[in-house]
Amino acid sequence: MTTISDVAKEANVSTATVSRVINGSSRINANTEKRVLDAMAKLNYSPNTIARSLAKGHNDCIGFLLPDLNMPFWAKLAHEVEKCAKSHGWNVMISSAPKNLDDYCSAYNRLSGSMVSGIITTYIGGTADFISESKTPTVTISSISECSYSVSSNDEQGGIFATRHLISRGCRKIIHISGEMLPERSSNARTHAFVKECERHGIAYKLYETSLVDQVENDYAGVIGNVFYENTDFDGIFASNDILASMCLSTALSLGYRVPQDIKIVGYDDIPISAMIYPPLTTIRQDYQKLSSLAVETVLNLINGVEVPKKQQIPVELIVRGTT
Amino acid sequence: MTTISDVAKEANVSTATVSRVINGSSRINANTEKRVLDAMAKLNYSPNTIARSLAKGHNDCIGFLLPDLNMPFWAKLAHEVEKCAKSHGWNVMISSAPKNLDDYCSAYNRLSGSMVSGIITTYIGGTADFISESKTPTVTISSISECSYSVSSNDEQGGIFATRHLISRGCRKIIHISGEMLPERSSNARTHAFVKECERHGIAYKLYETSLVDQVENDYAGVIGNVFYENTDFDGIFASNDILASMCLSTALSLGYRVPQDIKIVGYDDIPISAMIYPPLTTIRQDYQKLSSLAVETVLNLINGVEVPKKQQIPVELIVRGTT
DNA sequence: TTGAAAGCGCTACCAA
DNA sequence: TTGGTAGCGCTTTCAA
Repeated sequence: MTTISDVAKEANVSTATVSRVINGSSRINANTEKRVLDAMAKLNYSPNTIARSLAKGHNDCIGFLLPDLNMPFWAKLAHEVEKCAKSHGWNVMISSAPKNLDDYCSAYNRLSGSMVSGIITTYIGGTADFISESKTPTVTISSISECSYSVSSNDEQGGIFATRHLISRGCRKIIHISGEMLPERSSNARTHAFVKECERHGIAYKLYETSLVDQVENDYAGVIGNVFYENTDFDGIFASNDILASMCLSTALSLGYRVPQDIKIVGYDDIPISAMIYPPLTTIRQDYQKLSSLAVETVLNLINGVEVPKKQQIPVELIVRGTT
Repeated sequence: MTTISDVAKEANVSTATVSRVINGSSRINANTEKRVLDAMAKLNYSPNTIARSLAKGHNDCIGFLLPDLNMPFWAKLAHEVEKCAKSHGWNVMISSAPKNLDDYCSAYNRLSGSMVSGIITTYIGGTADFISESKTPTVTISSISECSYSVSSNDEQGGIFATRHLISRGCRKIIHISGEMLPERSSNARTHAFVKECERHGIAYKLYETSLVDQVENDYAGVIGNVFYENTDFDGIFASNDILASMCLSTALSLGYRVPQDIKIVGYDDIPISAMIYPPLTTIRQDYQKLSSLAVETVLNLINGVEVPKKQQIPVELIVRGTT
C-alpha cells in the first residue's frame, strides 16, 4: 500500500506538503505541486480515507440504516438520500438494520463509531433510549417517537385521502390491511384515519394486520388469503403499502373479480411498479425526494450545530389511476 | 466523545488492558475486567471503529458497489450479500455507483481507501484498468471482463431457456427487448442466445434495445411504446428483465391483447413482484442467494489469500407462470 | 512556501 | 496478568 510518505519521498518533499496538495489547503509552489502530483500518479496513490477521518476527527459521510432493501419504499428512499447527500458533497453508507433490538443496536453503533458523522434511520421499538443517548446526530424517518429529530409524511392525511376517495367512488364496505402496527410508527396514523373516516361516513369496514413471520418476513400472502376467504361482500380495499395493494389486485383478478368495477383498491407509497402494473394502482404518493432531502438537510444541520425543528412532516398526494 | 483512555483512567488501568477486554484477546483478571466493564458502561463508551481499523490495518467490512438501488435485482442482491456476509461475521457497506466513469472511480476509491477490506461491484465500461490495478480484492458480478474475479449467472443458458420455452408454446414471431448492451456485460449473452435459437428454429424475431436517458434513467416506456406501435403481428416477447416484462404485460393488457393467449411474455431475474402481478410472470430465475454467497465467499477468500477460480458461473432456472 | 512533529483513538509488541 | 509505548496514515499547528 502506498502511503503519503512514499509520495513525499518520491517527490522530495515533506508529508505535510503532500497533504496540502491533496487538500488544496494553502498556496503551494506550482513546481512543488507538479512534483507531488507526478509522484502520486506514478505511485498510483490514493489517500487512506480512514486515517484521514481519524486525523480530522470528522468525515463527510452519513449513514442510512434502513429496515429492508427488498422493500421498494426503502430502496427508493435510500436512492434519493444518496443523491441528495451527494449534491451536498457528502457520502452515504447504507446498512440494513436487523429487526431485532440487539442487532439493530450493534449496527447502529458500528456506524456511529466514527464511521459517519450523522445517521438517518428508521425507528424500531425499544431503540428510543439509545438513540436519544447517542452522541451521533440522528434523524428518524417515519417515526413519531420523541427520542430524536424526525421527518415523516403526513400519514393521517394519507389515510383520509385514501378513505374518502374510496367512499366517493361508491364503496360501502371497505377492508383495510395495515403493515405491522409497531408502536411509534407514524404509519399507524393511516389506519386510525381510515377508521375515523369510515365511522364519520357510516361506512362498514374491517381491519386486517400483517405480521412478521419469525420476526423477519412479512406474511402478506397469508393475510390477503384470509381477506378474500372471509369476505365476499366488500367493494373496496385500502392497503397500507403498494406491495400489499398489488398482491390484493392480482388475487382479486385471479379470483375473477373485476377491478375497479367489483372491487376498488387504493395502495400507499407510489413505488415505481405501481404505475407499471395493470390496471395501474391508485395510491397515496409519498414525496420521496422531499422526504429524503429533508432528512439529509436535517442531519447536516444537526452536524453543524444548526437549530432544526424536532418534528417535520410533509404532505402526501392522492394519485388516481386504474384501480378505483 | 469518550475514548479508551477515559475508560482506562476511570477503571485505573492502562489503555492496553481496556483494549484487551474489548477484544477478549487474552486472560484477564476477573476483577480488573469487571472494573473496566463498569467504567465502560458508566461512561457509555463505544470504541471508535475508525481508529480501530487504522490500528489493525484491517477491518471486517466489505463494500458493495451497485448501479442502482431502484432496480429490484440489485436491491435484492444487496440484501442477500449483506445477509451472507453477516453470517461470516463481516459487515457490508452499500454504495451506489454512478454510471459515469469518473464518479464511479471516486466511489470505488472511497471504499477501497481502507474503508473496506474487499469490494463486490458491478462492472461498468472503462473500469477495467483501475479495477485490475486496485490493491483491494475485488469481485465483479455479471461481468465477463477479465479485469477481476467474476461471478455471474449463466446468461446464455437463460437466453436459451426463455427462447425455447416461447417457441415450444407456439410463438412464431418473437420480440426481444434488451437492456443497454454495454460491453463486457454478461447479460449480453441473453440476447445472443436468443438470436441463435430463433435462427436455429427458423423463427422470426426482432430486436429492441433500451438506452439510458442522460446516462441515468432507463427509457423503458419509450421503447415498449415503439414495440407495440411498430409491430402488430408478434406473439411472443422475451424481455431482458422483469421490470421490462411487467411493463410489456401491462401495455399489452391495456391495448386489449390477452396474455398469454395473444401474446406470451417471458421476463428475466424473477424479482419479488414478478409473482405478485396478474397474470404472474413467466421468467428466468437468477439464484440470488447463490450469486451473493459466491461473491461474498470469493472476496473473503481473496482477502485471506486463498486461491479462487477467476470466473464462476451459476445456472439459472425457468419459472413457468401465467404469461406463457 | 515549506518542514518538523504532535496528535487522532486504538492495537500489539515487549517488558515487567 | 498488566503497563509502557511505538506505530497505523493522515492533518495541522508552529517555526523556519
